[in-house]
Amino acid sequence: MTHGLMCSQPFVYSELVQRLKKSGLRPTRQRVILANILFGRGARHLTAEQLHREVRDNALRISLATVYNTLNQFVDAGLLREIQGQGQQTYFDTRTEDHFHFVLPQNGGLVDFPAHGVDFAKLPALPPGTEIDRVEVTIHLKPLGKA
Amino acid sequence: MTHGLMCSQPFVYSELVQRLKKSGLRPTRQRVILANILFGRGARHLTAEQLHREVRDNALRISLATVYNTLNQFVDAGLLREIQGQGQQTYFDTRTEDHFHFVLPQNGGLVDFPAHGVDFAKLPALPPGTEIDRVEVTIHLKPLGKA
DNA sequence: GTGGTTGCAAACCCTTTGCATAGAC
DNA sequence: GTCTATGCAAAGGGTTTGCAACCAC
Repeated sequence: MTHGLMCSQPFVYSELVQRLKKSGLRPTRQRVILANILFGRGARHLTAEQLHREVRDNALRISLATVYNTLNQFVDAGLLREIQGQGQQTYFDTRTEDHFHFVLPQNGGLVDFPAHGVDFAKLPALPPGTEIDRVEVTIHLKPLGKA
Repeated sequence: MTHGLMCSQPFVYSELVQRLKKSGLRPTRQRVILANILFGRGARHLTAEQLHREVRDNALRISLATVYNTLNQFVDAGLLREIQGQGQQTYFDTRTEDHFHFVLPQNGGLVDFPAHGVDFAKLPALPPGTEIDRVEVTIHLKPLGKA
């Protein structure tokens, strides 16, 4: 089993291929590379641009359009979650299990915290004919002591 | 007290001017018109585009660029709050007091619910050197009974 | 009069799309 | 061989910016 990417976790090719196939996605060269970067390490909140740069940092090249398309396919397949940050660029979150986010004061960066960090004593009455799909909690932070 | 805009609430010119001045903004024609639309009625979540259309619906005209610039000035002044919807367009919320949002299943539209609709039994430990600025709760809804 | 504000158009950024080529099965 | 995925460049949508004319004080 050879692999051309340096990464903290081993490139388990067959595992990634399996995961893609199970999601109904052909395991093309590009999708395997992107899946490896996304799921092979601990990376969390990536923009398409950042992911594209990581590809190039590994001396590979995939067009930015394909990065975008692939990210959207992964979202549709439930492998990724889309989150809207502060600016108008979309972040893609490799965690699909329930969790929430801190927004850091300095740079607007996102930090995860687990779902069990929050407990609701009460939730509001819902509009008729609806139920909760999911609840999003985002805690905006500020530096201690500042107004 | 005359006013050129049809709206459900009276155009209290001096009140709007006062509010703008207090925020350090010159009460220009354009800012007063926009403030009147934003704060004179019960409007809630507007995009720049929607606000621009409302201006034209009142037989007035303000350039879209000025609408954008004014909205950003109002946000900086604390008169509005910026919220990121589902797409990549920014919504501006005329409520600055604490409240949260439902995201409707049909169209991704936003509906307010008051802050007292939620109670937290528990909040997570914060990163060192930070405190909570504000907590955002967004409840994504789905049609009853659908997966 | 002075300095902030507006309007227009062009620029900008992020993202998607059309179409020919390349690749998976 | 067939059908899907990719790459490129161009288009697209939303938002910001540069600069001359304009307006509030």
